[in-house]
Formats: sequence, structure tokens, C-alpha cells
Amino acid sequence: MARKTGSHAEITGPRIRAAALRLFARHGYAAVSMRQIASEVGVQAGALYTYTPDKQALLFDLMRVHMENLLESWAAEAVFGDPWERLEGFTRFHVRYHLDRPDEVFISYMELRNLDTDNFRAVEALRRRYEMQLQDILADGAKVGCFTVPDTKVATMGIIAMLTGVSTWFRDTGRLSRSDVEGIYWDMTRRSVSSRFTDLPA
Amino acid sequence: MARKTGSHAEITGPRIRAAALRLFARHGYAAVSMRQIASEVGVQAGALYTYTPDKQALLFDLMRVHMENLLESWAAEAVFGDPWERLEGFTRFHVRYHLDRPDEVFISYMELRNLDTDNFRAVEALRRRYEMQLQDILADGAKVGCFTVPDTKVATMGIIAMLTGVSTWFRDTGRLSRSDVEGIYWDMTRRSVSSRFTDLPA
DNA sequence: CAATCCATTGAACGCTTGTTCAATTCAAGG
DNA sequence: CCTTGAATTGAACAAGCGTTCAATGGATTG
Repeated sequence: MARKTGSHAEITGPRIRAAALRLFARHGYAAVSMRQIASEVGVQAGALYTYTPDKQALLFDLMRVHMENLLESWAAEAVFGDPWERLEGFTRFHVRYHLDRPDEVFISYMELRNLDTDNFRAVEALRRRYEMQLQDILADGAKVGCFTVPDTKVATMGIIAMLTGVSTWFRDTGRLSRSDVEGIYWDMTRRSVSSRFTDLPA
Repeated sequence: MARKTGSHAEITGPRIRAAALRLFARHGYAAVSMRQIASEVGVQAGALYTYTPDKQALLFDLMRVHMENLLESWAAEAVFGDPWERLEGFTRFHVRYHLDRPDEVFISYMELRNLDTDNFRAVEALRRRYEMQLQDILADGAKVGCFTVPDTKVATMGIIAMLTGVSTWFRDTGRLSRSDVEGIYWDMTRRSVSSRFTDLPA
């Protein structure tokens, strides 16, 4: 079952990945043991080492693949057009993508500090590449004059934080549907960068 | 050195609290050992148990006290007036408070899952009380007509996520001062709930 | 000075951790 | 049917975990 490791490949067996993902998301990397992962897969702990060199690689693989998929998915469906269309495309994509992958998102934001130095740098770089996608949209929109952003970088971080936060509270059993939520977040996002807004109280 | 435990008191010695805070924020609750905390204080592990019943209580104490301080600080400086003033007060308070306590904030958002059931419920309740402060402002503003929020609850979560995110990227050595950042976030927040915004493209 | 008291030590407890590896099992190929 | 080779087991390893506690120490009080 040895596995060719192409540049974008998952190194680890899919069953193991799924179990590790679930458990890391629920309890945190440091709190989950290799034996727990093995038991979820239905196997002894030693068997995991046929598929992964060690626990750290398991975490890194999950995070790296998640970020790569995120970037690829966005590249595949990125909207072209004026800044408004591009921003709406990004917003809706981001909310939808994060709603569909709560565990991956949780891990990728919470377990950064459990990555070794090199792995951390790699994931950090991927994350910055993704943030840059939004930052470019905002910068273009500001240049053209359809957006007013007091600070492009802060606006990027603010909007991404706002949107990503959706996965901390959304439940499928709740009052709102996914597309409701998508729409509401887009509404808030568009407002937050609107130009038509220099005549406010205070 | 036994300590009176009034309702809002910290149970644990301040040196231990400080060490645990630093280490939990840096490496995560599960990854930090009692021996590491003890060594940071300059003491043997056993000595910690004079001040705390166990490791879990250490975490819970940090989170509970943080949330209580947050609520008290806001109660002390909450602005009264029209919704715009109240929202600006909240926004600036939240950003400032979170910039000043990066470790507490980090822990309180990241270590929820390491709390025992009862402790989790207690912290969760405090958090909801705090979120309700903002939600009330938004609801009042929407009723009066100065805000347009498509969904009060989602707007609350969105704004809080956006503002809280400041502590993930802000560095004192960076391009912007704390009051710069405060102002920028207020600018984005005010826009995100503005009424004067029904005539947009798309 | 003696008595008291409590913070602290340092060793020990039973258990779990990540990881290794000889031995075994098991399926596929000739 | 036998051989080959890889997947898996199960035991073992050293290390570290949270927590306990008799013994020690050093200051405070009478």
C-alpha cells in the first residue's frame, strides 16, 4: 500500500486521515493519542506507522492538504469581473467552503502552534497566499474607487476573521440555512467596504 | 498562604497564574505539563497543589477570571447614548481590551474544548452574556432605524469575530499603533451596519 | 528558646505517551 | 502449492504525565 507522494498528494491513508481529522478537531492535537486514532480506524497503534512517519506528519498533512485544496478550489471558481463581483464571489465561496469543512477549518486555525517550525512556515505561507487573494480584490476595488477601505491589510484580516467565524456557531439544525448565512455575510461584507458612506453621524 | 475565595476572586497564586497563562497561550493546555509551569515559577511540581486542586482548575480559573474581568470592565466604561455612540464605545473597548490581553484572549477562544463539562458551561454562559451586550446595541439600533442589520445574531457573531481577530496579527512593532487599529476597526464596524446603503451595485 | 504551622521538597505512584520491531498473518503471483 | 512481500499485531521501550504524601525546612507566634 505504499503511496506515490506527488507534490499535492496526501501521504496518509484516507481512513487514518479521517479519524485523525475528527479527533484532532474534537479534542485537539496534543490531547489525542496515536492509540485513539488507531482504535477509531480499527487497528493497533503500530499499524499507523506504515502510513505516516509520525504524529506530527499526520497533523501537517491534514493542514497542508486543506490549505492546498482551499487555494485550488478558489482558483477553480474565482470570479472575474469588477471588484464588486469578485468580492461577492470570494465572500460566498469562503463562507460556503468553511461551512462544508468545519473540522479542517478548526484544525487549521487552532493547531498552528503545534506544528514544527518548518511545517508552520509552510502552512503560514499557504495561508498568506490565500489572504492575498482577498487583499488583491480589496486593493483593486480601492484603486478603482468602488471600495473605501481605510487600510487594505487590516480590512483583509477583518473580513476573513468575520467570515471564518461562521463555523464557530453555525449548526445545520438551526434557524438559518447555509445560503441564508452566505447571503447575510455577503451583505455585511459589502457594507464594510462601501464607499457611499462618508456622511455618517460621529 | 491560604486564600479567601470570594465570588470573583482568583483562587490561584498570581505567579502560578502568570506562568500558566503564558505557557497555555504559547503551547496549549494539553501540551503543557505541571512540571513546566512549576519550573517557570521556580518551584517543584508538588508545590503547585497548595494553590490549585488540579490542572483543570488552573485553566478554568484563568478563563473564568478573564471573562469576568471583561464583563466588569465593559460595565464600568459602557457608553450610554444613541446606538451609534454605544456601538463605537463597544467596538473601541473590545479592540483595546483584546490588544492588551493577547494571552487571555487566545486561551479563552482556543481552550474551550479542554474544559470539563461544567466549567465549559460556566465560561460559555459568561461569553454569551458578553455577546449579548453587543447584540442589544445592534437590536436597539435596528429598531430605531439607524442600523440596518440583516440578522442581529449573525451580525453580532460577525462583528465580534472580526474585532477579536485583531489579536492574531497585531504586533507592537508593526506599521500601525493601537489607536490606529482601533480607529480602522471602528470604521469597518460602522460601515457594516450602516443604513445608508440600499443603493448598491448587484 | 520552644512550639506551631504551613509551604515546599523530592521521591514515588500508576498510567499513558510516541515509537520500534521481531513475529505473525494473509493475500497475490508464478 | 509454494513463494514472496507487505500489512498488521502485540509486546516492549524509555520517557513523561498528573497527582500524592511523608519528610523537611524556615519563619511566626507564644
